[in-house]
Amino acid sequence: MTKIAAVQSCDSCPIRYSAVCARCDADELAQLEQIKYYRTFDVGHMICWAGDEMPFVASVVKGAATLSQTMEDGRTQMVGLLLSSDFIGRPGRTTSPYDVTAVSEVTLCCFRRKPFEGMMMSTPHIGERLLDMTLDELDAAREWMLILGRKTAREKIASLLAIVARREMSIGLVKQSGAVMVELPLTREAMADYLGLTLETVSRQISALKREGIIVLQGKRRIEVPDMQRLLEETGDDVDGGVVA
Amino acid sequence: MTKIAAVQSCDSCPIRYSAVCARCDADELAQLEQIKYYRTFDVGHMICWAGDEMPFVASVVKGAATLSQTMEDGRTQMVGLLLSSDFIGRPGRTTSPYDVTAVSEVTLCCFRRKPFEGMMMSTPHIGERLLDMTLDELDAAREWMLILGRKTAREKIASLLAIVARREMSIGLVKQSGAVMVELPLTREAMADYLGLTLETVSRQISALKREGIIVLQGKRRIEVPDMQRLLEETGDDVDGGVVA
DNA sequence: CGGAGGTTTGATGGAGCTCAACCGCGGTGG
DNA sequence: CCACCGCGGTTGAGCTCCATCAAACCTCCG
Repeated sequence: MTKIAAVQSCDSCPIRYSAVCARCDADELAQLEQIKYYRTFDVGHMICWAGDEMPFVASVVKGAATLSQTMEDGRTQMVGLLLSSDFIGRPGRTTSPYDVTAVSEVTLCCFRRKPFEGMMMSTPHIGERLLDMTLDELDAAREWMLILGRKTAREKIASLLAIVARREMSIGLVKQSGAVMVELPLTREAMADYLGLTLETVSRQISALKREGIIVLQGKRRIEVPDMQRLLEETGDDVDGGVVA
Repeated sequence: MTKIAAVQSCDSCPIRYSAVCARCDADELAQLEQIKYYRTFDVGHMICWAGDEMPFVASVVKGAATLSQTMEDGRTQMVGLLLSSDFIGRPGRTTSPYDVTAVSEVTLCCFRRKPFEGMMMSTPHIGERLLDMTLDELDAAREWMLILGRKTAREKIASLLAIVARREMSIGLVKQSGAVMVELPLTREAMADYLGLTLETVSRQISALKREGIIVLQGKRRIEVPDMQRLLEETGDDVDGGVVA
């Protein structure tokens, strides 16, 4: 279901300093307020189908969405995982080449395309911020390519957990060492689409990691990592190379 | 071997209208001329090691370079293939997270980092162009993720050939239908690193495509595609979906 | 209670990896 | 001049990891 949510002020916005508007001053923010509106999508609903017209670009305020590509025969590959403050859409292009799906309840801060593109011309802060965010996404995509191309199923699962844990740690509130709690917003099938595996293999590898005590399940979607270092060793990444005495 | 090449004028530059400087006017170009210098790298040589200091950003003028990541145990994955007019380096970051390798003789148009970042602040044309190029690269990376995650070895090879053929066609000089000649600047091993395969599998699949007449080898690196449509059918991509009467 | 969606587990087969041998070619030095 | 070697490529044989097919389980909810 799609809902138009009540407009709230940018001042109290949780992603005020991390989204595409992060560097805008009060004046520029006021202009953005003019062209923005909120929309909410329930879990499982499509925000956009591949090839569809997208009348807006948007920031993810709350929740999680995915970008994915599907082949004729049904094989699908997730190509983007969008969390709070991530940007949806591409200035200068009117259709999305990807399916965009809400994997949890998602709130978007939408900007009508034309006015937004106008603002990009007039206020450099937005384009600059968008460039930085896009470069970050490109780095993430490249890390993902290593996972898809060269890692084993076990390493893929460990890497996914490590990536989400890292993101949750950077948002704050969890200590670096000791037990870490990870909230996975993905079904087994979505994890499989992310990692280029089948859902059965995902399930088996998670079971194996559980059996070995590397992770502890608390329900299906909450995962406790008793020893982050041990999980990182399972990712196949160089983990102690950066240790300096 | 690294060589400092003679400086040539931007006016006669082959990538004048496709590189990061594409939208610059004569005045801005004059500023860029002040901070640029050319360097050439022989085939096989490293332009930069992962983690190294990169004192410049650059445009590829001629030749091909790759970005790749290597795991501790030696598994490597290519994450970028840089051809004429592509951009190397990231403004605001001093080290490269990837190995950058010249896979053919490469000529770079280098800009010292600090002055270039200064120019990005003062002349919006550069940042705007870089944003567009980065978004294109992100799209390419995502197409690549589908290839790595979900395609069979055969589809991967066909996709690689199709991508290179498409790029050569967009550069010009080859007709859309009929036989197409593709110049592959990659060894079997590099293709394997690109596609997340072993070099043996690459070799076998190329042999199979040759046996079936879908491609014709002319030496090791030149490939003729007698019927592009047939090659495209092997990529697994939807190929006739866009046909309009 | 029954059904649907998500998950787990088992059995089996195959695509692609690994190990290994061999080929062709160009460079190099005795 | 040619024997040798290194490099890139091809081909074969066997094995392994993961996909596939199948069945059962759990939990929520109507």
